Amino acid sequence: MDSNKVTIQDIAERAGVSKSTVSRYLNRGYVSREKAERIREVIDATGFQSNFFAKRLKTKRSKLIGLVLPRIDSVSVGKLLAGIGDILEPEGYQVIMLVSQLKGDKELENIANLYQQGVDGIIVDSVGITSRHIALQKDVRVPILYTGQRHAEANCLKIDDEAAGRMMGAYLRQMGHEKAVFAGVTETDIAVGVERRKGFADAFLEGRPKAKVDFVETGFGFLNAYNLGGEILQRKPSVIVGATDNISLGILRYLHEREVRVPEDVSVAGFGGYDVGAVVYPALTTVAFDFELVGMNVARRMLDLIDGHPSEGEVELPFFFVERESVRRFGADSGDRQSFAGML
Amino acid sequence: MDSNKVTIQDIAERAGVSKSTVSRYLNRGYVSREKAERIREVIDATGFQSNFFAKRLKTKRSKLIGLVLPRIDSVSVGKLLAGIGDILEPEGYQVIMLVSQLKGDKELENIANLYQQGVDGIIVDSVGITSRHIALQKDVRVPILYTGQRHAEANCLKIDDEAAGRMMGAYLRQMGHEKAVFAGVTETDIAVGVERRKGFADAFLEGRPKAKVDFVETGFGFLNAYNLGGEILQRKPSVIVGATDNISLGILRYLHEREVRVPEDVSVAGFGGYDVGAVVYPALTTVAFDFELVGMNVARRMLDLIDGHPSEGEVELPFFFVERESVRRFGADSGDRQSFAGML
DNA sequence: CTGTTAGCGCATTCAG
DNA sequence: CTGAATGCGCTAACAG
Repeated sequence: MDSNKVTIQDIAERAGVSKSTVSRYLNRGYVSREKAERIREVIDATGFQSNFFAKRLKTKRSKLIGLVLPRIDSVSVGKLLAGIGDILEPEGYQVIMLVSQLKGDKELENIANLYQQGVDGIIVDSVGITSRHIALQKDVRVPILYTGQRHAEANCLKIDDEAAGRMMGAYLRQMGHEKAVFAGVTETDIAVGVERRKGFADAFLEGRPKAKVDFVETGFGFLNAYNLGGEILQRKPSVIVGATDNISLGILRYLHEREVRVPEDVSVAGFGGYDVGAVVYPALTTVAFDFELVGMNVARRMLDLIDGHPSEGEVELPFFFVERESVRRFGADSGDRQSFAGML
Repeated sequence: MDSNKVTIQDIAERAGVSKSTVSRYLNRGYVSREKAERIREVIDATGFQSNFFAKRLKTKRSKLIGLVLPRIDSVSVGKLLAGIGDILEPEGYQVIMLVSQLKGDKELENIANLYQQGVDGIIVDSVGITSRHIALQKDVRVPILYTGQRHAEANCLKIDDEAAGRMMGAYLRQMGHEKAVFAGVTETDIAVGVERRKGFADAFLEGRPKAKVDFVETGFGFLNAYNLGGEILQRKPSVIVGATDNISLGILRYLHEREVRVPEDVSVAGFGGYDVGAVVYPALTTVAFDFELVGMNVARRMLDLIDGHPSEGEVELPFFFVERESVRRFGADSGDRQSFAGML
C-alpha cells in the first residue's frame, strides 16, 4: 500500500494509457468511456492523489487565497471567516490564514509572505492601511482586497462605519439623550476611531446646540475600558457609547461595581452585536454588524478581482440596530423588558 | 519592473553565473565571496522570490502544517492558534487552517484535503476521534496529532479533562455544597461530555453518600443553556456547574431574569476561564485552561513527529482555578468580593 | 479521441 | 568552489 508516491505516470502504465490521457481524465473530459473506466479503477485502487505542487507549478494558479487577520480570538473575525469560506469553498479555493496580532508591521510581512507562497489573491482585514501598504501593492502581482479599513488607492470593501455611527447617534437623540461620552479607540484606527465616532457625533449633535459628546480614548478590550470607567463617569453623561461591545462590557462592569444603575442612572450602548451582549445584565443595546455577510461579499469581490473583473462599485454592507435593555428613554417610559430568548 | 516572473535562471544570467550557483547561494553556502556578492545584488535589484511550488516539488517538504479546527469564533481556539504560531513560525513553518464547523464528517474531509495539499503534518482539534479517523491515518502518510480529544490509537495531546473536573468537584465540596447539577454537552464529546463530568462527579461525591449530582444535557452556546434553565432549576441544586463557561453564562442570564440571586440562592461555576466570565455579574468562578500553552506543546510535539522522533510521553498540560464571585460558601461566610481588575 | 514532446522553476548529482 | 545535466509530477500544445 505505497499510496503516497504513486504518480500520474504509474497509473498511466497500470491502465495502459499515456500520462496525458490520465491528465485529461483528471481535468476536462475527452477520454473514451472505456479508457476512462480503466483509469478510474486504477486510480481508486491505488488511492492516487495528484501532486499539488507539480500541478501548481504548471498551472500558475494555486487556488489558494491568503487571508490576513488582525487577531483571531474575536467573534467578528470568526464570522467573517465563515462568510469567506461559504463562498470560496464551493469554488474550490482554500484559504491560508495569517494573523497580525494587531501590528501593522506584521500585517505587511504577512502579505508579502502570502504572496511568496503563491496565493492567487490576498484578503486583508486591516488595522490600518498605510502608505507602506500601498507601496507593497506594486510588488505583489496578485489582487489585494482590504476590509475593516478603507483607502482610496486600494481595493476595499467594508462596513460603512460612519453610517453605523449615525444610526446610533440618531437612536440616542430620539431616546432623548443630550450628553454622551463616546469611549473609543485610537484615531490610528480610522474606521472605528474616526469614522464611527464622527458619524455618531454628527447625528447626535446635528441641530442641537445643547447636546454634547465627550470623547475618552480607551483600547480595545474590556479591561482597558473598565479602568477608564472613573474618567468617563466624571463627565456626567446620560449615555456612554462604547466604540465596540467589548468596551461597553467593561464599562458595564465598572458601573455595576460602583452600584451605578444601568439604564436608570446612566445608559450604555455599543457596536458589534456580539452574542455576549445579550447575556450580560442589562443586555446591551448595540448596532450589530453582519460580518458573515461581509465575508461573503469580500470573497465574491476577490473572485472577481482574480478573474480580472472590474471592482463593481460599492456594495451595501449590512448592519442593523439591536435594541435591548441598556438605554433609557427620557420623556416616555418604556418599561417592558424583552426576554433573553428574543434578543439574539 | 517585472518583479514577478524573474526566475533563478534570470538572476543567474544577470550575475554571470550558473543556475546551480544561485541555487547554492540560496540554500547552503559554497559560493565564492565575489560571486555571492554579485548574486546578492541582482537578487535584491530584481526583488527575486524563489517559486514556492517548484521548490516544494523538488524538496518534498512543504514547510506547511495543516490545522483542523472545530470552529473559529471561540476564544479558546484563538489562544490555541496563537500558541501554535509561537512555535511554528520561528521554525519557518506556515499554517493552513480549515474549519469543520463541529461536524465530524467535515473534519475527516479536511484532514484528507490538507494531506492532498502536501502539508508536512496535520494538527486536529477534534470534536471526536472515531474509527474512521483511525482508518484515515493509514492513507495519510504524514503525522496527525490530535488535541481536544483522545484516542488510544492516535497521537494525542490534550488537557486532562477528568482532572479539571476533579478540581472543580473538590472545590465545591470544600465550599460545602451537596447538591449539584452538571449542565453538560452530549456524551459524543468524550472529553467534555464524559471525562470532565466524570472527574467532577467523582471528586464531588466521593465518600459522601448524601451528596448528589444531577446531569442535564445542553448544547454548547449559552442560548441553549438558557433555555434549559427551568429544567435545571427544578432539580433544586445548591450549585450549577456548566461544562463550559458559555453554558454557565446562559444559566446566569436565566437566573437573573427569574430574580434568582447568585450566589446567595444558587451558585454557578464553569470551565474555560474565558475573559467574559470576569465581566458578567456575578463574575464566574471557573477552571481556566491555558490554551496558548497547549498550542505551544502541540506544535512542539508535531515538530518532533515530523522529525521522526518518538512521542515523548505525556506532557503536563495546564489548568488552574479561578475563584471569583459566583460560588457561595456554606458554613463560613467569606463576604469579600474582589474587584474586576484583579480577576483576570 | 490519444500519444508524443516540451517544459514549469528549482535542487542536486556529477565531473571538472 | 562551479557549471552541465537530470528530473521532481504534471499540463499543454502538437500531430496524429
